[in-house]
Amino acid sequence: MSDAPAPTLADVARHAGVSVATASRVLSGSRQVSSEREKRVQEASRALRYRHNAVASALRSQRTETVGFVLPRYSTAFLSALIESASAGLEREGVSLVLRYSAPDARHDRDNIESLLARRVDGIILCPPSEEASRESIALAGSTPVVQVGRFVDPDATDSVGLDESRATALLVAHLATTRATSIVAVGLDPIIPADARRLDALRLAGEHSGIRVRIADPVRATLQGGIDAAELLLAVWTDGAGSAPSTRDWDTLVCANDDVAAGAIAVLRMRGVRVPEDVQVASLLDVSLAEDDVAITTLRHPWSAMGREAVRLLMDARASDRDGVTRRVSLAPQLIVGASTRA
Amino acid sequence: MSDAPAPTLADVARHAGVSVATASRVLSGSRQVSSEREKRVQEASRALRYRHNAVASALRSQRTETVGFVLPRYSTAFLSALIESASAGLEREGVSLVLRYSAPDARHDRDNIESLLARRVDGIILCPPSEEASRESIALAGSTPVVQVGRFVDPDATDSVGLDESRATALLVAHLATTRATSIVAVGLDPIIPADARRLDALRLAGEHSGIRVRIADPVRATLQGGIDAAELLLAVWTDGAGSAPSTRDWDTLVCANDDVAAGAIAVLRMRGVRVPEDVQVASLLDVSLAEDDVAITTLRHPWSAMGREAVRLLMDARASDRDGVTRRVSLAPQLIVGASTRA
DNA sequence: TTGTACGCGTTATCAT
DNA sequence: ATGATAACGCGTACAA
Repeated sequence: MSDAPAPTLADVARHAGVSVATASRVLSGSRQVSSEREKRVQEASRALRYRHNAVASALRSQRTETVGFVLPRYSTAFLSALIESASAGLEREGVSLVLRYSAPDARHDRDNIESLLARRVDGIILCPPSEEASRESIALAGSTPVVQVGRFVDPDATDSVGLDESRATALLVAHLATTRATSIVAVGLDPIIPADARRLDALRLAGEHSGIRVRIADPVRATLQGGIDAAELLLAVWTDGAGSAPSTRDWDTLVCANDDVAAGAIAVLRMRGVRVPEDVQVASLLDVSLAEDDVAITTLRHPWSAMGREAVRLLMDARASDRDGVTRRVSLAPQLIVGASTRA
Repeated sequence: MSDAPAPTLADVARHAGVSVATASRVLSGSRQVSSEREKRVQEASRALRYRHNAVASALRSQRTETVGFVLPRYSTAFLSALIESASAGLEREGVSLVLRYSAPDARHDRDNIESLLARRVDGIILCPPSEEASRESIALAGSTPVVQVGRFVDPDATDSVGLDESRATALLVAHLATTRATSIVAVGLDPIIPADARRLDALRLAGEHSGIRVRIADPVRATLQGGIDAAELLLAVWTDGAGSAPSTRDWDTLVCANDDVAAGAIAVLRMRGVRVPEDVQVASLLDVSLAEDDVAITTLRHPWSAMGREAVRLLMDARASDRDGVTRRVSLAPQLIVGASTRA
């Protein structure tokens, strides 16, 4: 099928017997036009199968109605949720999303930004992959608005949306205090890893605050199997021999790195005759399922969707009004989801 | 900071004392230019901090170097892998990715395509969310190349990349036959669900072919807990009372819907004293971890990255040469990953 | 309210 | 190899 050249605004105007200006005004809705001509233009547009040309429009108006989104290559459900909500927010504004993945090396990161700027995006959402914020990227962007979003943002450089994990941890521990927890063991967290170390600190701090003892189990992988291993290890200490029931323990609560670890631990506990949550409570610091209906495990759900929405809001706002030099920082706390693995 | 207007090609040309045509040729590398002038242009470009304007370029060349990617709103690791590999492939060609999520209702789907076409994308990658292919979307695209990718493609409409699940299932069963499996129980698959029904059919067919008996366990959720529940149920049938070891079974192999289910089942089996894989082998039909290094469970890994790569290849190829009316269908089989849950 | 005409920044054509 | 210039399709200031 040989393509007829795509109809232009001029074609529509001619067909409707009006000027291109009038046609433009009707189709973009920028100004009032007499209803008589309005109808003629609409009809001509449909008859010719006219399609707005965003490229020409962008060149003329100096606005692409497009934003860039740079994110790390981790294929996690978190990032999916983040992109998805950002995409939804942008779509509502008629703005398109150009996606770019950042690599470990900075060189590639800069190319990413350059590419987006060459495309004249109206703004950039940046999800830094690590603590070393992408200061260079931000500098490159110049006057193009940038919003950082995620765990590892550099609050001073640009508008940003971050997580308040310690506040959430405190929330969780407060809940456990309410349900008569007295001694917590942290499972699946490794003090060597900076992010884990911060979580452990927050846990300890909250524990002190509530008079709950906090100890750390030997590090295991933050997976289902890790949870199984850790629970077996913990129980073995309190079991005299194979097959017999576990004896008394000096801990009554497990706080796991994530839901997978918690699920593994719960499975082991129950199979060994330890009742959850009656004998031992289990909670998780990170909801990885993102499933709305699953309340089996008490967990902290990170508000990725809300973060995406906030990022878009900040960006659209920055695009509209020039707030010079003042950077805004939005901080969201994970949500405590009380499930069946802790007591009422 | 008040923005100086961005420098244009004309500025660069003036600064270098050459014509805009020459400047363009140097910076786009489209034609040979004397090394003398070439150097002057490059220097001027750097001095002025010139940045290529992709919008103007697209308007003139009628090519945006941009493709649209429409995918369903499921936040799964699969889709992440798919986008990621597609993005990587496109980036290598200097092409940007515009992301759009499709909604259940067709109206929204059409708006998505319209928006992409208005942006004059050079092509569209479509990941249909269900069996009812997006025929309308494809029709709308007209002469803009479309490639479908994913589980639910309509092979006749456009170039497409799909999965060959039954071939993979056959592969898995063949492996199990080699490892002396004689009787399989399918876990976590529900005959009511069409996709599961197809998998069960493939399983039965492959079983017949290898002389292996295939039965279906009572449906459980396709989660870790589901795997635990199913295994408990299966073992209960063969156990005379609480605490004692399981007696002889008339099955020796579990084929689970996915890795989560398998992990749950394995945990139960081992805790009940059933050795895996010595006494019972466990395999999974779907690798959900996407972790390269985890070989604990024998599983089928769906080649999402390869699918993304293939989709890009098809699209770039279609953009280059006009293969009229002939649609190509690429079918990829999941990969058999032999893990520690089956015998050698 | 409507029309005319120019410019957005680049690439392609056609001369030289 | 190089330069002048005409498009690409749209928005909008200005004139009517």
